[in-house]
Amino acid sequence: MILPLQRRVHDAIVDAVRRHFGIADVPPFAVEVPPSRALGDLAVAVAFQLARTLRKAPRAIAQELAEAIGPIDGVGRVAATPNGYLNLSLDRAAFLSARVRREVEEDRAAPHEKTIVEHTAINPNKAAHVGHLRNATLGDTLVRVLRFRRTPVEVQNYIDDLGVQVADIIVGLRDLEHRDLAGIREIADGTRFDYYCWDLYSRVTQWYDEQPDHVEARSRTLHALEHGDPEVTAMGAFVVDRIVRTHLATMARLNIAYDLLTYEGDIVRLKFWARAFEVLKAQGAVYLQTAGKLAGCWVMKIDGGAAKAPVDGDEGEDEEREKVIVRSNGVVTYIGKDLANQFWKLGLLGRDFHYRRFATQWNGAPLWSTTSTDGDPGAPAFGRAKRIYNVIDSRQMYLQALLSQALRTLGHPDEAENSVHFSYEMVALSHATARELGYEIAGDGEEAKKPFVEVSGRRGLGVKIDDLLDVLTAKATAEVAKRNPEFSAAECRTVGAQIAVAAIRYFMLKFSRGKLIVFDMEEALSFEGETGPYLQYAVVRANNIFNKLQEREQLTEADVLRALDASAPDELADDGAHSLWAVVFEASRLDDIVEQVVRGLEFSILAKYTFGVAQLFNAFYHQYPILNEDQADRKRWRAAGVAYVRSQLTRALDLMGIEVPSRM
RNA sequence: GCGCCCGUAGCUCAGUUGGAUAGAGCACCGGCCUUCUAAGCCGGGGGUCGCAGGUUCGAGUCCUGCCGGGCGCGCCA
Repeated sequence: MILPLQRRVHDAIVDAVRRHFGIADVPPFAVEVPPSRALGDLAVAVAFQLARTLRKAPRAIAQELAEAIGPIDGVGRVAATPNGYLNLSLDRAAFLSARVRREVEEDRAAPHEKTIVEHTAINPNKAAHVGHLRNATLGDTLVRVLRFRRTPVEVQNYIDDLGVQVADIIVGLRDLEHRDLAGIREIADGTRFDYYCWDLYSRVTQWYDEQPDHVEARSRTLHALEHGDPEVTAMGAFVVDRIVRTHLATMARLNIAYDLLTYEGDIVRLKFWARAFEVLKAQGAVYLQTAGKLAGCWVMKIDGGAAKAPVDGDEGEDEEREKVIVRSNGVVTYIGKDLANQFWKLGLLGRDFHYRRFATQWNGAPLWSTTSTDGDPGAPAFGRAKRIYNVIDSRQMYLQALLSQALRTLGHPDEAENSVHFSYEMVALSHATARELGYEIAGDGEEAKKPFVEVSGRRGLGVKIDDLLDVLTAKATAEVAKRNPEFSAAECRTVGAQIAVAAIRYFMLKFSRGKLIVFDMEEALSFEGETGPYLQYAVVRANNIFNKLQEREQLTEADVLRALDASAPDELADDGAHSLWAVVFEASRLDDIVEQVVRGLEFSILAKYTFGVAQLFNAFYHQYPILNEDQADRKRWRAAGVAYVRSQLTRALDLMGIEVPSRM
């Protein structure tokens, strides 16, 4: 998106090029921000592009354009630089006073099509860890950013309640702990159940390793689960429900909410797969393989790109590359069920779930769940989206590519185009942090040579989100208590928790999504420098200025803004790197940044941008007093600038799911 | 073997659809609290942007080929 102002600048320059040089097709150019305010507020490098066709030096072209451009509303001065840039300075007083009063026309060219974001999707068999944290933070931030642009978003959390991982827990509870449903309930009521299952899961894995035939218990249990065996189903449903609720509680601590839980069990029970299978067969997207290793399986051809595993030795030339969708024993694979889910999301399946209210969330919003029977007739409409984002780490790229391929094969190229795999790299652990968790890695093994240690739920190796939040909260709470002796213990905890969330969410967002995060406890515990608490601190300071203005002079923000008109804003003429104008102008770029973020699905841009504004503000804050400024007009304009900057920072933090504490 | 990702300061990372002297945090060194909160501010050192070609007025950014690291390629999910 181009801001209205930038659009005006762009159009005026296009017009000048056409008129002055007689060029009909002006090459595309960007209205950018020069590296320092002293150079100007906006810059255009179009003269370089025109140099070749016009056979003229960029400097001369810029010079002529600067003169040919008529007055542009909101722009004060247009100047050509010796090297050929066209630099523009804004009418700063008008700019700030319009923005601080929120009188700027909004031009967020947001698509208003219904959009589904699916994220979190943690296997409901153990506590959530830092790997899940990255997924949920990215997903939730995407939701917030889309909603900021007024895109209607439905947030879904997929629950795989029929998978082997759930079967493993049932095996543990039944075969290792010898519990029936009542016994399981006893454990769940008397422990932190997600933590209990975390340990049990790795014990079960060990138990499988002890004797090969132990694994049969898993297949038997999975089979029973899929075919609705009453006892196993009841156990599974209980375990899943309890674990899902612990996950939701963890996510609530992080200010993350959902609209709908989609249960794989309902996809199966409501025969979504059977329906999707009919369509796939009818269109020839899947077919029954009759020969070779995959004889008896229903398979899908894999387009170029996807490859088979390397074949050792000299056998097996390039066979037809196929993905099994239905096994020879008639059981559908995970991808089959996911296909049905994606079809439903896009409204292509011709079937719907029933829905029931699952919970009321921390933000007061209802959370709905799919169900197979007894739906609530008052449930809102779910699914039928124009666009879907699946937040899944990059290891699932092949499967996501297959989903798109299936949609294309079935004659839905637009839907394939609008099904986005929001891909990101995984989270691993630093050796130091793995050691702290009690993992000794042999000094000469393969694992020791790697630069990181992979998180493994199966081995019980990982940092649990709640543990991380607890440590961060304790640290922050202690610091708040030290700095604010007048605070009650409860206030300290509230602010401590807000700081902890800021630290961890910012930490998850500051890396670009293609970067593997080697999670290190010590690094994540920092509250200084480029961290969430640094951002909060800047806003708290800004807010405090207005608290003090109110206390000492009975001045509100509204009073400051009202008095703005008459005064002479020489304060804004300061081109210093840390001047009022520098921070105000930077703060004004938020909408533009949000557009960049959505275009590239890259939240580190938002994180770094917000940090940059906070840095500018802190420097300004240090250099220019407000309460103690004697000159009335300076004081007013500075206060107005602070009012704007704090509101922009607050909005930016909200996009990242970070709250602003009352004090810190 | 094929596909995707990563390689920028001692460490961890940014670098806006190619644009002005390559930035930040941490770490290190030196300053700043009787003045709106020092979770802060100011200053300093520190770079063959993995390597080699190419495109371009201009390349950390685009193309090709290498090198190094990671992930994926299952009748698991």
